[in-house]
Amino acid sequence: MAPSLEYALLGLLRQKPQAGYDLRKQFVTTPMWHFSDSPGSVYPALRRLHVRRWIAPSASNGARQRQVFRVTAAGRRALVDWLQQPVTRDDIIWGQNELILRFAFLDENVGRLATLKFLEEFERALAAYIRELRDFSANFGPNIRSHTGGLAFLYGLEGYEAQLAWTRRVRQQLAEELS
Amino acid sequence: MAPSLEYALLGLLRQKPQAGYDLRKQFVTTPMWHFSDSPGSVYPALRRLHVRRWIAPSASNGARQRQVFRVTAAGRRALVDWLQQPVTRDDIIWGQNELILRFAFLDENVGRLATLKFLEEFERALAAYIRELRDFSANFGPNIRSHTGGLAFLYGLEGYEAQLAWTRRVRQQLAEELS
DNA sequence: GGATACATGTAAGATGTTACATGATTGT
DNA sequence: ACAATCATGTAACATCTTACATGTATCC
Repeated sequence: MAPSLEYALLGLLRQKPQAGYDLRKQFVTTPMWHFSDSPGSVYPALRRLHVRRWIAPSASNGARQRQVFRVTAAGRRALVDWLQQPVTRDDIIWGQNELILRFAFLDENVGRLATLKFLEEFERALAAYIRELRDFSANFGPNIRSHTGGLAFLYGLEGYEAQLAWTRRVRQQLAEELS
Repeated sequence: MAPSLEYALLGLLRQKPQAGYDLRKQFVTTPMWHFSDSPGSVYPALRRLHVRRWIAPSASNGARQRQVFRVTAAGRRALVDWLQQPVTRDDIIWGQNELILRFAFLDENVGRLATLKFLEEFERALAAYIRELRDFSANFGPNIRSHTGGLAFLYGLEGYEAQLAWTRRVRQQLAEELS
């Protein structure tokens, strides 16, 4: 889950300029809690974004202590680029949190059509991966259910199936809203 | 997901003494592929386990190049201790992979009763967390479904519900096998 | 005025990534 | 002999964790 913290910060700052402390609080008090709120991760990440000129200290820096950041034009471009990356098999396996983060930011930053395109890709990648898992279990033997290793396998498979059901439902819902 | 690679290696070595290369291959060719097979992660991890005296080079080191490791008595104790740790809220949020890894190793290392105990804890922790999420969405407002952020929230919720269904089914199945 | 929350920061250490390097073994 | 695969390792870099440190604002 390489630099997704940086993009999470970027997306939140895009919604509303705010200080590192505010961002950290969101990582504790909202379901974005799989991001670390530790100062040792958030503040260095903000500094990296600042050095990269993706964010800038808000001009209205009347507050003495709080350092409020806003997203620059370059930062907006970087965010949009990230949001529009294709969905890969690796994303399915490693980057579920990152994928759903992208989904949450897509609509407000790139638009409904891009969101639908993302969902199509997500659905396709998920379905392909589920097929892969089924093939594996077929070769593995039919006694998947007999031992706990096989049950663990089913745990993973059923999780992906739930995700697939979600993508299908949401894609249809958003498509209908478009018309 | 701090040191779960080390425990994955330990558990696999417990199943069968083998070399780092064999372990890495399992991370590529089996659904344990969310572990990194890169030499830069696996070999240093094996060295750490060796330094800690949890594994030892297999005495029958007839092979010239391959370094086959086996689990020591101390390593078995460490593995069993790890497997029997209580299931926490943090595990649910951060350590799903680690939890399911523990499940897969529990039966063969600690026994069926310990596996059932684990499933009970898992189920309880999951149910509590799902309640927490529902409470959050209730306070958040009833219009969860209206925007993509709310849909992303549902994605997470439905994933946890699928996991809960799995724990219930598997717990019942294993309990029946016991009788 | 003292405790608590706000707000940012740094340092040490652990882990993982990518990329490179090196030799042994096997197949043709 | 040559290529491909086997098998291990290292170095540089990035990121995150834990713990500590520091000062400000607010509440009672």
